[in-house]
Amino acid sequence: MSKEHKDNENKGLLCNFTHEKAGMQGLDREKINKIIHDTSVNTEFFKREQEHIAIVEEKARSMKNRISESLSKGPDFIREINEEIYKIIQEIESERHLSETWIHVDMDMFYASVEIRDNPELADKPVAVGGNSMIATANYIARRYGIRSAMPGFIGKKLCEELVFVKPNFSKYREEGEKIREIFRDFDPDFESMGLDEGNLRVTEYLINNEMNHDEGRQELARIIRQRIKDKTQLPASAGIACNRSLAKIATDMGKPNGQYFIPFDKEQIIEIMSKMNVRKIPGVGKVLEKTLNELGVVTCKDILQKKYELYIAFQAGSFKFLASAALGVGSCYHHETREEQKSISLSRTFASTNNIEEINKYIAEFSREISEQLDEKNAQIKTVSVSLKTYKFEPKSKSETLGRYIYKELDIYEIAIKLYNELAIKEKIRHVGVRVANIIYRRTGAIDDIIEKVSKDPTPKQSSIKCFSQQCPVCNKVFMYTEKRMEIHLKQCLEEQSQKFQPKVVKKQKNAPQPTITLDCFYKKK
DNA sequence: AGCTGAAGGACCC
DNA sequence: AACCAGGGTCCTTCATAT
Repeated sequence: MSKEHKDNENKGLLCNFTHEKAGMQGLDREKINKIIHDTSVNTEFFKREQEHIAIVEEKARSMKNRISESLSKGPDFIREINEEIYKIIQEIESERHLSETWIHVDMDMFYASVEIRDNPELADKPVAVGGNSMIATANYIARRYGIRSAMPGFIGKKLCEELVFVKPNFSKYREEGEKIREIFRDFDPDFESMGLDEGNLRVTEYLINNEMNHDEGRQELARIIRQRIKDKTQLPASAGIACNRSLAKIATDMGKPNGQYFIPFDKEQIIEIMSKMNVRKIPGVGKVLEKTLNELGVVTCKDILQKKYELYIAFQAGSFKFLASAALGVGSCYHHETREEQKSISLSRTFASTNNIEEINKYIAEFSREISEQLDEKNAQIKTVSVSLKTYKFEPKSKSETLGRYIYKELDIYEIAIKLYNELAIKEKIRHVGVRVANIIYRRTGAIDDIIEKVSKDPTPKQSSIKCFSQQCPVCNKVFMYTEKRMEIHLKQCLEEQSQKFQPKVVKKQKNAPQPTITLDCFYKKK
């Protein structure tokens, strides 16, 4: 494929919406790509995307250089590398197991299915769950127009005038999701999932116990699970059956919609199926890795094996092994160490670009309250707080701080968050702000605090209780959006800094040197 | 040396 | 007329020292 043609297909966006996702075969890609391109081309998003693409391309170029360099090192060197690769392939093969059975179950266009079930009038219309800014899921009718999840709503509307938007109703999806998980638990209590609407089940024991541990039984079980889901929720599910986790997930995609796919438990057939597979179908290959691989001439899994030398040179050992394993259809087939507790909590919001501090401050205060409430429910505390933003140019920025102590109170979180926000000192307008807490421990010390707080807590404190206002520091003259307490801290620090400045330069640390402190009064006198 | 923390990314749904 | 989410996890790279 010529370079020109490729550019034409990508139309300047890293995320190729018309990539053959389920339900997207045989549509007019040319036309769809043009519409997407034309409605994107003048946006900041597009500009940013261009830069991003340039970076990825540059990375790919340097990989290519490394490859040709290595190729010029002579046959001995190349032979050595090939031996190393051979060893890795052997190692991968030794990890191939064909006697475990995984069934991956995934709901078809989950959110949209729920909405259509509850409002059958939508059934024969193109439906998108989401809003003008983002589509979470589209039904199969909408997909005929090239509309799909993670596409902005306004582009969806351009692609299909009659597209019906439905506001997402997450609590409902969570409820339905819980029903599905209940079913999963019957077949594999330790099932894994990466979202509300899917589960990856290791069903080997179930099959053995029910005397159905053979190809027919495996497929029958998938049918049974899907039927159970259908009976309980009236929602369609697809499934994939294979000998390991990631193969089962890939199989589900081939079974969609409302179907299932069985990948034979046979090395040759697995490799045969995988060889035609586009690398993007590999779980863990996203748009960036896909683009990078494409630049290196790798589009399908077959290409991975054919270009194993190049990839071995270009990537780190771990990434190489990951790619080679995927291409060979080898994957882990036992459960990961059980997933522990949640590791972070975050809230964020996107809005029309602004530099209104008060508005941003309101979000930060609100997020702090909400996070604090969640910590309360979990009886947990956290040690690190981070604030993230996106400038109007979609440039992400973040600042975080790990404290020497654990906190959980709204005000404590807020004060750190707002401090971090101020330290970021972004002058441009911003379009997004978020607060995240991490380093969570699931217990709480300082119980007395809690008791006092619980007793005196207003039962309906929906408004943030934090009072912040702009105030100017008399020392540095900067204006801050602070609480009174926070302002005191700043003033103290600011004065300390001033003290340092008035100090003669200390070359060596003097022991017990009297620390000349400056008070506010003193500061004015010197002025 | 290996850890930790900070910042930035990739990826998943 | 303008317009590209929000909730997570995990990984890599770099800093850093009386």
